Amino acid sequence: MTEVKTLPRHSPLANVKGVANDARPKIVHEEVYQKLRRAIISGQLEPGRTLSVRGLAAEFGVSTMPAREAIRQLVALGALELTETRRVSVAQMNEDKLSEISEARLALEPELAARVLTQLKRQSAAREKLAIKLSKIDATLDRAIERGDSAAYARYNSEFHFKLYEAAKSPVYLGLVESLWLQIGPFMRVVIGRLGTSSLVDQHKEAVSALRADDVTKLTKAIRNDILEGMTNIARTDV
Amino acid sequence: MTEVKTLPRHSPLANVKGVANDARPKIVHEEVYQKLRRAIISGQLEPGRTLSVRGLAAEFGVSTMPAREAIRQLVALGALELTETRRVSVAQMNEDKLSEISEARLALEPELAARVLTQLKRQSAAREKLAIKLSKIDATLDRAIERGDSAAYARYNSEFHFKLYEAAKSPVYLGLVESLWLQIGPFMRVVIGRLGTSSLVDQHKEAVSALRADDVTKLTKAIRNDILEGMTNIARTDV
DNA sequence: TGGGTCAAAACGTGATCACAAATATATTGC
DNA sequence: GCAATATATTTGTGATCACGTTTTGACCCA
Repeated sequence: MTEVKTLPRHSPLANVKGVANDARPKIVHEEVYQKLRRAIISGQLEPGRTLSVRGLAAEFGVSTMPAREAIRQLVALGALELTETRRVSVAQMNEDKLSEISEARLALEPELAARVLTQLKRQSAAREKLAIKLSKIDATLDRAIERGDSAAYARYNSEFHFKLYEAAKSPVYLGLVESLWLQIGPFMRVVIGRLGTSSLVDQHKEAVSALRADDVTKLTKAIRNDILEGMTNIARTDV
Repeated sequence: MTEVKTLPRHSPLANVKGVANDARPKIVHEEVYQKLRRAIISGQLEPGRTLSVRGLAAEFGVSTMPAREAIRQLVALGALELTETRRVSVAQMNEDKLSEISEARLALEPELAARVLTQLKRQSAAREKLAIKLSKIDATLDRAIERGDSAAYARYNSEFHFKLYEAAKSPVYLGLVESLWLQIGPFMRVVIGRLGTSSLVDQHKEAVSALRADDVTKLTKAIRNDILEGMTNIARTDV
């Protein structure tokens, strides 16, 4: 019997190159989760917007199960919240919550940025590569600002930060910060939309320059100022 | 027609006292989640222990759906992790992760404790009530230490901290800290079990005294020292 | 025109089934 | 005895249904 046995998908051999298995398992509920997560962090969903299991499922062209699981995860992370009648909506913002999130961001994000330099110690090539990548994102960001495209602004702003943060290889910190962005993302979009993007001074260039120079103090200050600027801009609009 | 219409469960009227509706909706998957969450935070599940949807469902006497949803949430919070073959297990600890968690705890928990005093400003009665409650938990904790009961130690230690933290009325901070405890809980239990509880100096009494005295500096220091002590004890055992 | 009523639609939740993949157990061959 | 193979069991995942509740929207009457 020369039956070809199915190769266990996760056997150590499954990743040998040439074996043509580039296709990852492709778990549906994970893809739904990732898409929704990105949409929320980058401010594509307005606060208070209600979601439903069936609605999401239809939108993504999947059945209800994966949509349920994705929603559950985002509820656990504080991105979505349940009304008193168990309906799901994008989390709303209020003054207390905003001040908590801002303070927590200040407590975590500069440190997370600092960890990037620790991680890339004596790897100036890797730092340079990351700096270039970040500059490109920041340039796209600038163009979004010029044309007053607040949706694109929110998107590339989050992309800039997380591209940097991911380089820290600090999954715990990253998870905490992601949770904060999931909670503030929808609100940021609204604020930027109301305020316009013109008054935003760009701390990102400072951060990139600090990254190139391997200057921890400068980098943490840039991130700190970036957060503070966002806060004062928000404070200028009424919460 | 004197038909008795069913009272909408969440109508504003539904909570009027005397209307006999003390029975909350009782969502099964939420109860499973809470039980499992508590078990993990208080160190009742060892790292690496595998769970299964059907196994959990059987253990709690429910169907698979609520178990699935509870697991999803705890995966999102980093308490459970997926193996490469998508099986679920209690998250393992490693040195890097431990140092991240410890640092994040130092960044968040003292501040969260400080917020308790902000919240209870000029409410010495409320502070005293909380102090009494915490003292009771701490006394139970001492008895657990005396008889070397590391399971009870882990449980009442988490109870002490969260009873304090909940009084801060800072849901965002609380969520972040909960996520950290969910990740470190199983490992703490192991460490305490290996080490015994005898060498643990009790910073809790300092914290309670600071709470009574409305002394922010002393309170944050007590929490900080409590975390640091735990870390050095862990460092003394090999990770 | 505006508020109250009621039927219809949409919703969250729990239950159960099917299927392929992964793990555990039994069996075989040497 | 012991590794290799084959069988059986367990597992995560997606799909679908049923039930009671909530929300919506049309309608009516004042």
